[in-house]
Amino acid sequence: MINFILDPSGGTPFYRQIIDQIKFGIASGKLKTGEQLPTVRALAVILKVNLNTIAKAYKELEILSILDTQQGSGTFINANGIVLTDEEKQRKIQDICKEFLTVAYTYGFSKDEVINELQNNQNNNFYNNLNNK
Amino acid sequence: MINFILDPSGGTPFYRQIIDQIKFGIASGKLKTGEQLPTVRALAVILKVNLNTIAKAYKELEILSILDTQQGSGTFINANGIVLTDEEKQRKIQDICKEFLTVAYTYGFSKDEVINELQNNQNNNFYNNLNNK
DNA sequence: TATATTGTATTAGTTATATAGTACAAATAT
DNA sequence: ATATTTGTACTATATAACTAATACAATATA
Repeated sequence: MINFILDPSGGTPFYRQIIDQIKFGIASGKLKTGEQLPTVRALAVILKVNLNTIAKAYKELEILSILDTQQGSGTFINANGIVLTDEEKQRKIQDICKEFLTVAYTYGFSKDEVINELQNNQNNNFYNNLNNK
Repeated sequence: MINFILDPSGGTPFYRQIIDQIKFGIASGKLKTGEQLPTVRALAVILKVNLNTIAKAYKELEILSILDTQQGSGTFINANGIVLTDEEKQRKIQDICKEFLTVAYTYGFSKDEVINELQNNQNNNFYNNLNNK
């Protein structure tokens, strides 16, 4: 379970903040496969927004196969979303790496520089913090 | 110099397509430091859009210190945008690496997996293609 | 089978985004 | 100087994004 929170300032839409927090929750190991998320109504009450805002966030994550929703029972972290076929996995990792290198090159960083930075333990602080909560 | 082109379909705003093409141009080495870009009016005519659309793209890249604009003379690739201080450079590379790892983890990839993928030569095809144009 | 619980669909209103038209201001060049 | 070239500022408008109010449909459960 996650402690959801919304920041009304900053310009990031509510539904995207929810998406990010669920993604980070999975990335950090705080949300486990099969775990049930709050119902759209429950989370809407907690965060004081309309239930459609929650539904929109859940919907996008369902399209990405990250969540699995069943009308009548609820919304769950989807195991199959993480377990892609080898082909899909290969295409996805190529996509995000290519995108990343484009950004890095634009800022003048070489591939060796970013690889070296990635291997630096400092980069893990964010995830460590999440895990220790 | 770059052959700019706009795709009206696809939903990507014109000004962002221009930004991307300039960024990719720098990343690929096709645009060099000090090189002058087309004037906002010239590029507006070429691409058949309003000059404000070009100005908006140039402006965002100037904020990122990637371009240097001087009223009366023109818009240029900015050397200082790439040459950050060591501190700024360190912060920037940490930011983009942290962001990248978050995305990778969300999709279930480990740090080792993405580092291995980055070291794969296949990832460079995009940039090689740009350089060979 | 009712009834409650869950996600979904429809509609509407407000705000933000994207683009354009046009006028302005600064720098350059003649 | 002054005319030209450059980017900037202001305004308007159409479209999309975001959130909400409310009704609907599917599932679970008593």
